[in-house]
Amino acid sequence: MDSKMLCLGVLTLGDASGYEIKKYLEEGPIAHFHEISFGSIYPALGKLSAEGLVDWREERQGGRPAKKVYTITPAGTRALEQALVMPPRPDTHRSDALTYLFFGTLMTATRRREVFEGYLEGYRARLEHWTGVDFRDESPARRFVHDLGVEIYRAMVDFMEARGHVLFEDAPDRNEDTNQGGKS
Amino acid sequence: MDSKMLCLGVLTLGDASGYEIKKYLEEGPIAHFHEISFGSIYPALGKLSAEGLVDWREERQGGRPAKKVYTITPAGTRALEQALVMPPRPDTHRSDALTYLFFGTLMTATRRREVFEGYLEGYRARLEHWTGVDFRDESPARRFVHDLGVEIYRAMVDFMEARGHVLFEDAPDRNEDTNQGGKS
DNA sequence: GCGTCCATGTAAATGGTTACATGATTAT
DNA sequence: ATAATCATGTAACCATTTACATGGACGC
Repeated sequence: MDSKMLCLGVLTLGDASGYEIKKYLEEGPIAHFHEISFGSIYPALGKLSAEGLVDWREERQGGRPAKKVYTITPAGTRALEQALVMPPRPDTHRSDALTYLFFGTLMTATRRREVFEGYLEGYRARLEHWTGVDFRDESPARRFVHDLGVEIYRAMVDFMEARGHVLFEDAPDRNEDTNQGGKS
Repeated sequence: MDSKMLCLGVLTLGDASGYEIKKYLEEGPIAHFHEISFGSIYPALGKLSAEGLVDWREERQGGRPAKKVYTITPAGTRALEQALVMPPRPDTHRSDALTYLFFGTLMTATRRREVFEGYLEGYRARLEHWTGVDFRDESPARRFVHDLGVEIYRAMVDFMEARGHVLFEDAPDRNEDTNQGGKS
């Protein structure tokens, strides 16, 4: 699914502006499996409009800038349905931080710890944040997707808490870890 | 970490050809968090060589085509160490299949089931495959990364087996699901 | 005979991010 | 004052994938 189909998908849930589409993709229950920037949303909407897959109207608001609210057209719905018949592409999980740790011997023990703690902390924060969001109004399918994302975070946090110590059980840096200052 | 630094990382584990680097990235313990094609490996090695970060020699073999075996240089090691001091980029998890299911109401119940079963089966296969691979010779850090990948697969399979049914608890297709033929 | 594995490389196309450009309102 | 939120859009840049190009050995 490219940006165009993704935007179309969000529009099946209700009319929205480009700005709102991005917000939904970042804050909604599918946030765990996507990341998208304005630089791809706005051109995507422009193309969809040119192809007749969406319509739009301008909505002026007191104070805030006017927004272009997009609506999916019947042709748009058909195009999306068609796209969903194609086999989905395989998932990709990319992790820079795990690659760093994978080649951990090239870092000092201090740096390694820093990378690990930052990574774990990031997932802890995500876990805490998302378990606090209320998606009870969402459809079962959308809750399913969201909850699967949360389960992945939980699995990662659990695993790192249980097994992270192995990353530090070899020779420590000379002196570097006696200096416990620096961060927080 | 771009392809260049990734190749450099693999070369810290031992000399290798472009072909072997790809194999390691696909079959080694870091496979879960990367995907790379020849189209990015060969140009990357060319650039690394031009920058003096790797050396190479030609190795002829009986029968098989000759291969270019690359070695990391001291400058290469330094460049990689430098790269590991930069903050790692945030992870990305992208899933087409989950996006399909997220917008599941646009598919027939049959298609939805097909997508779900295919997705689950794919992760089951991955889980089974990777739990059968022996990485006891790898370093603790590399086993850590591999095992974390496996844990994610396990969490996904468990969650889908436990909760997947919710994707099918609404109105079934008219007729379509009484025809149980088709696949397998 | 056919498919797979080994082995390297280029070129075109794709798709996306980052930075730039603009600008009002509201909250600190 | 300053930052954040709302709001749209373009252009340059970047990285990667896909397809093309070539070819021998080995197993079925």
